[in-house]
Amino acid sequence: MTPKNEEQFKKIRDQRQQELRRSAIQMFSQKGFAAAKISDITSHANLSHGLFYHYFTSKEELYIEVIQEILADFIELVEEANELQKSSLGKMEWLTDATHSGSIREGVYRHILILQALYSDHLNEPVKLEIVALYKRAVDGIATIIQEGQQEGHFIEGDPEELATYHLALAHGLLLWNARTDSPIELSTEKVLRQLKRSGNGGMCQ
Amino acid sequence: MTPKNEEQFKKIRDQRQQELRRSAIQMFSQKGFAAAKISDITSHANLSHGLFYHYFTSKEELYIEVIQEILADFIELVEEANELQKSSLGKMEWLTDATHSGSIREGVYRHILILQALYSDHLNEPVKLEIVALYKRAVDGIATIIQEGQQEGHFIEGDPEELATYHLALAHGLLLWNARTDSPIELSTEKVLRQLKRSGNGGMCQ
DNA sequence: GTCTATACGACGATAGAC
DNA sequence: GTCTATCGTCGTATAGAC
Repeated sequence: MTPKNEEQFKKIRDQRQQELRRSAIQMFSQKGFAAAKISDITSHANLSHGLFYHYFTSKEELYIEVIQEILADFIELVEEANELQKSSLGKMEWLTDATHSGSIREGVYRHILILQALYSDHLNEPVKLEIVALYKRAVDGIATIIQEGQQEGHFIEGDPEELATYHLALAHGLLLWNARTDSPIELSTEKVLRQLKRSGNGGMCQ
Repeated sequence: MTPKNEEQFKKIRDQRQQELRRSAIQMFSQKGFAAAKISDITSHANLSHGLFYHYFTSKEELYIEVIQEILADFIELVEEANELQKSSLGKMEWLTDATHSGSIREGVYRHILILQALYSDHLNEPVKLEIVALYKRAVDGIATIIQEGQQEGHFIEGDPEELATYHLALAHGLLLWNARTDSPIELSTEKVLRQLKRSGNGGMCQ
């Protein structure tokens, strides 16, 4: 009960929580919310299933918590890109790089979870609306960069938000593709941005 | 037991099977395999849950059957595109149109199922390998069209299979996006093909 | 803080009546 | 061909020992 011990305990608690959360992200991502069992999550972290409830109140609560955390990180990333001292093209390149890197697999798990949360049915309406709102903030942030790029003349014309949607569709589609194969598969930022750039297809204009 | 009656029975049987299969596709797509309950499938078709097992031997069997059927249809579509008397660009336009139309929602459900099958974990290895092989046939078919288009000078340079992957990533990403929103959202074939076409971004070359 | 044992509910699948 | 009733299993969540 000395302060010293309490700190030790807190350290262990935090570590276990993080291990379980990390494991949960992977299991949710690979199996989906319904199919990912508590025992999958705990055993992947080499802990007993009973311990799960020492750290979280329910599977669903953890799921929601994790999704929101991931989305918050993604929004932060987009905002970070917006604040860079770079051209809009440079910002998009930085953002695309950052999205597709980040210890590879880990990042893929997290993004797949975003997709699951957006496209599946097991969340109740209020939570789902909140998720969608968070996602929209990310889209808006990207749209801002694109709009800027249009003014600079680097990007093609069109509704910025729609273009942002197309960009994310491609980026997410490629993330999924990458998740499926064991081979690393090189993801070229340039190729992802190809569809945005103005007459930029390899500079093959005439 | 007269022939007449047998025909009637067969007709009913076929109809019920189709209703259940249709319902299953929607439920699997919206909820995922694990979360889609037998009772969800049957009640959505206004039938009792017991009846399910009169028509199918198990949930998993139906799931696999449905996935393979959908993939076979997709492959057929791609091959059909390949055989058209059109330019490669015309073929891609036709294919993209066909993929994104088809009673809208129905088509979306089916494509989401493809994604689920490819990216989830609940299929055993042999089945999964078969699914992947089927999908590869579709990708190859698209790559063939793209290669043709490169020779005609309509499409940008690059490995055809990789470009096909990018194309499908975008197409799938947009399908998902469309699945999420209640609003119809216009999907422009031209915009989807934008990333493939050579210096074709609105014809803004100089 | 971590574990094992157990209560309880849900769902896939079957049996049998109509 | 369709339904309701039921079994058996599995998974979430809890209780309590260490």
